[in-house]
Amino acid sequence: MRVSQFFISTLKESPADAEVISHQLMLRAGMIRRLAAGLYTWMPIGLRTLRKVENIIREEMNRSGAIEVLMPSVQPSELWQESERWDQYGPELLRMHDRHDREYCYGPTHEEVITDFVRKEVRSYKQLPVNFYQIQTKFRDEIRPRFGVMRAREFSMKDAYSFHTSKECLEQTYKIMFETYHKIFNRMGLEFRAVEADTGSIGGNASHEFHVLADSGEDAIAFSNASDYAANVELAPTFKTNEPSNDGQIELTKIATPNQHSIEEVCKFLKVGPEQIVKTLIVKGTDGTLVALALRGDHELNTIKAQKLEGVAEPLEFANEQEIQNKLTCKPGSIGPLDLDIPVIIDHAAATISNFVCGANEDGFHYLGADWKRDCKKFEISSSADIRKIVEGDTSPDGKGTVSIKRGIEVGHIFQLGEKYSRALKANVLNADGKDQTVTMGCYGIGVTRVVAAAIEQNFDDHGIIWPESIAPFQLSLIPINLKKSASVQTTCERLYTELCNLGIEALYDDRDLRAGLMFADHELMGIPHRIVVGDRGLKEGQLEYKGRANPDSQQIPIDNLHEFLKDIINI
RNA sequence: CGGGGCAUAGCGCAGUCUGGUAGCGCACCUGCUUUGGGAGCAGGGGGUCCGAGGUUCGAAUCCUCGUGUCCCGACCA
Repeated sequence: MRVSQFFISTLKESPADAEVISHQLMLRAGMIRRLAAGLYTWMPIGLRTLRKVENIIREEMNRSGAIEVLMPSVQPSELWQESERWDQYGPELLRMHDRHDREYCYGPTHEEVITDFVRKEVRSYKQLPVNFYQIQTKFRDEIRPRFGVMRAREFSMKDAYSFHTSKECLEQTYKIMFETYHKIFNRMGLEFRAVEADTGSIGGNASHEFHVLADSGEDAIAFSNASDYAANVELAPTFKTNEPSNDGQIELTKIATPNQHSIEEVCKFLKVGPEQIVKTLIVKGTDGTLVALALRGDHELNTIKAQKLEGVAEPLEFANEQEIQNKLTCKPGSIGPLDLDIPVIIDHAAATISNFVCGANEDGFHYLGADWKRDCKKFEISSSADIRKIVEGDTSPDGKGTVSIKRGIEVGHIFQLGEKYSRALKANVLNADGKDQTVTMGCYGIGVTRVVAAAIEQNFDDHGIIWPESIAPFQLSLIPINLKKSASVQTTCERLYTELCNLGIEALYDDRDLRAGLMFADHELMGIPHRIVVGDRGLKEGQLEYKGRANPDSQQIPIDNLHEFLKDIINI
């Protein structure tokens, strides 16, 4: 492509509201422009990368045996009424009316439509299993769209839905998708992890999220340094480690701690570490009761785990100061698990410490030297629970190695759905016995536009984007120095450009006749992996200059060796 | 949803407090010089100062009501 016949539009400064690096660089490199909140135009350079991502996904999906379809983005409300999601989905679902006042929504996902399609088209178990997919625009009316295309309202997604007559068959396809996703993200050159995910109310243990690892990720991932284990921090379980030591050597003492409320303040005041403190959080229980949750001072409550406990309200809600004062003998800041008049749930880790500090249930007082067995009447070691977030250095939940925590960007999610939609929409087939049978479903998504942003979050430097080869908008930049002044530069570039095209290399030939620095800056910002510079200086010696985007050093290449040289570094 | 900030040229911003000719840098156009890492000089184009009311001789500036946009927000015992 000649730049003069293309459209590139780079910015020196990034717009003030772009806070993450991928958003800034996508704007500066001229990949996207914002139209309105969460709505973006893909410009030519950006679209080339988006198409490459799509094509990798499409090729691998096809190879896995999935079959491409394309469903409407606008969907009738009736289907959503049938699945009961019309009422459940809430304001994230963009709803609209047509001229006859019929209700529609702009599809945030396509389970209803595909299930409707299958119930109409698939009659027999002999047609199963089948896995349909599409690459299509979705709309989710996010409360707070941000980070550019990372969390936009309109976005492109690859969604696949598989149909089966048995759980075993579903598991088989699930496994194939699991492997296919590995192939897809590996081909894109991304560092990622398959992460065990929440299966919600549907049950089963079969759901994985695929996360690209990047510091700006919104999710924290806990993974083992010794195995493939990886899970969202929200879900990674923690276990009872050892029995509480019951030395009881230190006497229980009540000590005045005036105006010391937070863990930090109490630590400083009493000169103890936060791991020697038991903090007590008061949350709402069922039927308007209160429940106390006891944790080590340096641990954080995991709300998802806590709200699943019996007697705790779901969703989890903290008691406010008024409610605490009505039921307890003190204000927040001095609450402790000993002698509390409400149910106390103790975290595994908190239950194994002794001689700890905790609130004395009297304003401005804490206990020193507390011991569970001796001082807490309600304490039973067997009753401790898993209510904290896993932390770096914990034993891996699979027992192998210890836990590290990194941030990740969720780019894919695979899920064994079961019969949730097929039952609601009555998607049945005749089985071998000639009887109606509800089909079992799996679904598999990849956020196509988000992948582009995630790839940038993982691959950039001070000069701009550094695209992995397979998703770069162009493979190679051809940069002339003094194009219009030097006849030999011009004829050489024209010849090289033709040759590169004939070799099937996607070259971006910068024939704008700009200053060298401008062109270098533009092409580096756009992240093009390879660069050939043609100037009089080198041509006199029969040399071209080559530089790889990720490599700081350039090298001279004899012009006659260019083909051989490129064959080694680019997959032609 | 609650709280806060912002809204002036395509982008980044000043001007608003204290009302009186709408500015700067980048980008864009013209000319000359320059030409291996975001050039220099000269000239030029481009504005619904978010919108609607109000106060005033006069409003980007003050007041009221909207709209848009961005950020923050339950770990506190």
